[in-house]
Amino acid sequence: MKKNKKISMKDISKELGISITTISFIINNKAENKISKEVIKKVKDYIEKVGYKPNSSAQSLRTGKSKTIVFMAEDISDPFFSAIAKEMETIAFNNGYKIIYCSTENKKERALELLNLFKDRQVDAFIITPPEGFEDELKNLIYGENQVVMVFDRHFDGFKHNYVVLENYNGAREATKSLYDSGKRNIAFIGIKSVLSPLSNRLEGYRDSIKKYNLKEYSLLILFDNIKTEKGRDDIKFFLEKHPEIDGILFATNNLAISGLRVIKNKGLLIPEDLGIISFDDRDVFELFTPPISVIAQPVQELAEQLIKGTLKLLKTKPFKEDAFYQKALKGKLIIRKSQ
Amino acid sequence: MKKNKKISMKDISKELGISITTISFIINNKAENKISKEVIKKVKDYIEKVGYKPNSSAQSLRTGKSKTIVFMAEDISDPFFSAIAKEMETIAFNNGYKIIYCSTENKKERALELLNLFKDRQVDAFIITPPEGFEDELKNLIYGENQVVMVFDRHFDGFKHNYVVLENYNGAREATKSLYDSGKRNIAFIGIKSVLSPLSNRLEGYRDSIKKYNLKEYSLLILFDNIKTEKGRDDIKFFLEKHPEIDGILFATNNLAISGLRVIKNKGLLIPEDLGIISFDDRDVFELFTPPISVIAQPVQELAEQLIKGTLKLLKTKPFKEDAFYQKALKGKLIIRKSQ
DNA sequence: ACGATCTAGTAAAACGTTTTACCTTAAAGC
DNA sequence: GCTTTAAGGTAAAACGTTTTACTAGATCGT
Repeated sequence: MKKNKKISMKDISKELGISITTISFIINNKAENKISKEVIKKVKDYIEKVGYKPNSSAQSLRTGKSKTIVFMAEDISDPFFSAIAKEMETIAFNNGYKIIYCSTENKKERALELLNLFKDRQVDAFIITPPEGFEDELKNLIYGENQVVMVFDRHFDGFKHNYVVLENYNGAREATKSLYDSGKRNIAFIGIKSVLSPLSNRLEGYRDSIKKYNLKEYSLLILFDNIKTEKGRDDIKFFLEKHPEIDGILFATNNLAISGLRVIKNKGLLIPEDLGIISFDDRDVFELFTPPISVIAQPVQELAEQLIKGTLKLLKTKPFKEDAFYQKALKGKLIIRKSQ
Repeated sequence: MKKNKKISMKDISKELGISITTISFIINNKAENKISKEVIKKVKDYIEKVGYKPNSSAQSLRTGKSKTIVFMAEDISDPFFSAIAKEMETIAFNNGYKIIYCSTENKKERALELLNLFKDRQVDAFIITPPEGFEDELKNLIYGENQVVMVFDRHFDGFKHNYVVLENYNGAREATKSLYDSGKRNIAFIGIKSVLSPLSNRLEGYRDSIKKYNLKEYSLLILFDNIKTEKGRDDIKFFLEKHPEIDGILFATNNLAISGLRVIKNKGLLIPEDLGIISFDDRDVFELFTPPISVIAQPVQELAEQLIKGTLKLLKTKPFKEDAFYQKALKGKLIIRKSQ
């Protein structure tokens, strides 16, 4: 029962009296009009029979390709990113790729550390949600080191790169409009202090929308590190107390909304009577909340598909042509529930 | 700016006029009383200077080790598993290991497929939450193929293996007791139809507890595939309608509780007046629910630590001794909130 | 009939390590 | 003064592939 030794091409070669080269050609489908049908069948049958699988380390060493993609997420334990990860997983596996995940925690240093770890590890491509201030590293990775990199969830203006993102600006406009349509006239935006595109675009969308309706802007931007902490909740609390006239809130992320909802609940404010609420990103807590919270849901399935398929496509056409960037912005879906 | 060629040992060897062997020894810390301090320093400095990192494919090919661990979770997008994954990630990286994640969906066929995919890919260890009916495969993997495997979240009785699990039996007893202590006398158990240890042990804990208090058993076991579906919710609904005397429910998993809470909310039942609620596994939805739901929280951090540290330990001591199994059962933490 | 072309296949180098077995020189032991 | 031993180091094989360059024989066109 104990299989001690893995079978290799050499073994097959010896057993069948066929050269290793021939076997390699057959395995890699390069046998077309080189090798006779009979030999191909013989080898394929034998391979099937003994369950031979090529040694991937040897393949990697020889070809320089590892069939590995790194997904550097902001936080892989965040439901949004882990849902994306799971969808990608399957497609990647089906294409012979494996994915390695890691979390940057939105820290530049952490991201750099991880990047260095992987740069030397024969990785074929990076799918990455870069933290703030990572432009130079990213630029170098793409243009200096010539790596395949797909940027996710955010994008930069200074240089061309592949990306898959949400239509954040439009999403924020739609969300603001829906609060307005529910009769809210003092609509606040609670976001994160950051220049990253999803955050800044959402703020922009909110602002333009507010302006259009001639409303006053109320915006609170809290620090990324404080989102889930007491400090962040206090920020929100003080903000609401300072502007008691606020009657609607657009939260820029799900975690922000969760902190916000805790504050609102503690203060005994009524949703939607006192405050209309809408948040970016859907999570089951929003549906189960009393009352259920409206959201701009990200199309997780579609995002994941675009991400991984785009990356695989880039991998196939590498070295890439200047004009062949993969850039997608997908629409969010407004789901109106009872919170406005 | 464009670095075209990776630096290799051969390059260092040429540049420094030192043999590849010596360099290898130094890199692998086998230079102790073989190589002089000066040479060691010279090589280390040079490596530092040019930022050389060994080619991992070549290392894998030569050593047969890939420094890769597969974490085959039930569902990597489940908050519990993704939280575990994230914790493990860091520790693994710090020890020079990378982790590849995948999800079995609790399907035997899917797990088998994944296993076959990885068996031929030079993986050093498996951390796995086996689906039902996977005992034989697991046994073969451990004893037949001599792989390092750590079983997570569940364990089997028929054969010895490494595992890290929760103390499910005691957790269920504690949970039932806390419902009893809140004055509930018709306590139901809503679980999953499965022979996997966490599910069966939780049911057992509930049963023994009920017996101790001389209460009547009310248990509903629904199919894994139905948990998040309409069908599952209907099962719960009918169950509650059939036994209107039920005044407390212990949910065996978080997803079950979420489905249950949707039903309870729809039916307009009051928590905790009509129904006391407690669930296994904590999630932020439980804290934010109205009223907040009591839980038996799993010690995620500790579980992850045990898992990865245990696995690394096994990896170090392989080939393993018969008596050196790594087996841990950790206590859950009862968090009483307003739902009982 | 003879070189050209095609068919079916192979030998051997290369990828970048690790590791075994060996070598040289100098000091130590007696 | 001769043999051992230690210190410091190296050559070369091996891991299992992919790929380039080659070959032997058959077929073909003229």
